[in-house]
Amino acid sequence: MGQRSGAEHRDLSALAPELSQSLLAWWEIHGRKDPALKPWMFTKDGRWPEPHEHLNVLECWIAEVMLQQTQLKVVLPYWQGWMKVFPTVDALAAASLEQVRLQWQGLGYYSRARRLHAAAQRLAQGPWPRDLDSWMGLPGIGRTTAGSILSSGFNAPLAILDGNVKRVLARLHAHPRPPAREQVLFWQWSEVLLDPARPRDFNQALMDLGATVCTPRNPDCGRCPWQFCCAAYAAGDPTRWPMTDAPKPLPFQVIGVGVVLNAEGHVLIDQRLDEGLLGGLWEFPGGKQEPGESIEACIERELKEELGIVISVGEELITLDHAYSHKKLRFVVYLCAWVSGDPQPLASQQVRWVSPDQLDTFAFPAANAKMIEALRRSIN
DNA sequence: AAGCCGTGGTC
DNA sequence: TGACCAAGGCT
Repeated sequence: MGQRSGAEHRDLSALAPELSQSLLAWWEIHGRKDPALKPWMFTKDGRWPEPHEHLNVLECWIAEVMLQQTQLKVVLPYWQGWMKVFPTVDALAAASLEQVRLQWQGLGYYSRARRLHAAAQRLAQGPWPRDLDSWMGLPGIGRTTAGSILSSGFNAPLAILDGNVKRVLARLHAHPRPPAREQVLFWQWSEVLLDPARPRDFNQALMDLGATVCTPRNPDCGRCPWQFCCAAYAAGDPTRWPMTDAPKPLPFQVIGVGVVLNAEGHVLIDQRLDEGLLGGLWEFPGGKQEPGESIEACIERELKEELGIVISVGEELITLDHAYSHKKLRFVVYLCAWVSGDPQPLASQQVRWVSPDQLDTFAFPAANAKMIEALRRSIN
């Protein structure tokens, strides 16, 4: 067997200094170096840190976890609100998981909030780690998040491999296979290119390049500092990279949901199990419609099975389609009247009767927030 | 290792 | 407007 890798892609290690130099020169002018965009990346007096300076690692850690699969623009207001409510690791560790989830509400991937809380309780115990392995040992922190925290916070020479970096590298090499299948190779590329003298700036510059120039749809190659050695640019159509696997169609299901009111005008909600979809969030009870079943029958059956109650289904409140990352659901929501049975958490953590005014104090998924809005409209 | 896990921006 | 994608991690 010959040396496949040598034949398949260029070795850019010799070019690394030149690539870093051109990238950083671009970044000094066009990078997202704005305290209004990434406040955690700046010193207390509002400067971009010098190589020897450290940042507030708590701020970096919270930001990096929020930024997992989530755009900078979306994260910013959540980060600001979070730091106000949990300004220290002790404040976060001492908070209830309920408070933490309420603060996270709407950001998605809710296990991140639970793991952030668990990690805070470990970090509150002793000195904060400074090495990659210790950070990776904390819940919710993988190699990219750990590398980002340490390179941002301490200027540690650690590579990252997020969606931006994968796309830039895939194009730079015109790599013929989806990055997901070749993590080892892409990590090597990211490490080879990393500037050991300025890892903080280099990682930020690489992500800024991917987010603002080497974008998925319309890459602005005319402004790219790496155009001179980009294989995808040379091939004529950079958007052919990164290669992707054919997407699988999302399964579609109809969910019958009951907004159950009792004689006092209280509403029935349940808290989902911690694991799985929307773990730990509150919701209006319901479940999948079975083949041949009417939606009214579905709601009656689900509430009997999951809560042990008998209800009578009334008027339709709202119907809404909602796409998750791996399935599409249609929620058909009906107002219902409680008839008999004390609600039991047979398929959930807890069940509670609450007045509609209290709903704000529970963390709900986005789809349920729309149901609450419809409920308020129907009551008024 | 491939599937699960949310939501909103963007075109 | 539906489809793709985002500063990924976990199992």
